[in-house]
Amino acid sequence: MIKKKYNISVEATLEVIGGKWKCVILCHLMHCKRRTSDLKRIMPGITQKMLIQQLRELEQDGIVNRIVYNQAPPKVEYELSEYGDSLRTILNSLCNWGDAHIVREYGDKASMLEDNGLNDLSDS
Amino acid sequence: MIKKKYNISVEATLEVIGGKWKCVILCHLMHCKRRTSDLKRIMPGITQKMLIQQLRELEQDGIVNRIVYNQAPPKVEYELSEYGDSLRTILNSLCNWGDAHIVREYGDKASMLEDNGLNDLSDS
DNA sequence: CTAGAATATTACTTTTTAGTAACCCGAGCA
DNA sequence: TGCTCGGGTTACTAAAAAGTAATATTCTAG
Repeated sequence: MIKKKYNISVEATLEVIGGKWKCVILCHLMHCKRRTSDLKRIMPGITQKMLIQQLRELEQDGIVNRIVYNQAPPKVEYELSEYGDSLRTILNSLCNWGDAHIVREYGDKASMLEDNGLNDLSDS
Repeated sequence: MIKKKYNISVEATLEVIGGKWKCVILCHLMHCKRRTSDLKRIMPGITQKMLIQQLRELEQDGIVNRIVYNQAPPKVEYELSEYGDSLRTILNSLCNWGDAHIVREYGDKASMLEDNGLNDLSDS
């Protein structure tokens, strides 16, 4: 009798999008495809190694597509795959909940959310 | 100029429900309130220490209520708080996505999902 | 020919997270 | 007396995740 892998199905989801960075990466890729260097720029905290490692894992799980342009210096873009697109509503909900949570905890978004041109800092 | 805490709002969400166990705990509490010993039983992988630690953090974030009955031996129940209830749709989506992912990866749920009376193992 | 660009890899270290096992409490019970 | 119950804590250890820094590649610009 082989050992079952999951006790509850949410564990399968966590295996794919769990961890410190994957949801953040995917939230960015939700809006548009991005080059590696773009992602690094808009995610100030991440290291080269982590970024690429997480992207590769997402690629292996079929969540993102890796598009390589044959150039030098290299150009590689990552985009949400069709399958990854099935996470869109979840990712949106996670962002929205975070938004509301920040307001609840700190009164307003602007004081805690980096004004990097990516966040909607208007009151809601 | 103080340092902003988040680069993107999803980070705030992950701070509350990130990690290996919190979503799993919350998925169980979605259905009904549970005693500590119940949770330990339906989450075979978790240790006493982790369970209580995660529950306390969720309590501090206002996601779960801790209900203490003054008895010996002690009886303590945990339930989703009203605020925690705002995570319900997210938790449901995470479970459903995991369900579908398991089917996509392994063909059927029954082979990978523990038959513990909590999972719906019927085909969908 | 040397420097620099963008992507990626590697060896190594630190930090964080998680697990182990022993123990405490106070009532009941044999 | 001493053992059980359920809930919880503590000190310690192990494992996993993440960070650091150096290096590779391949073409172009100067």
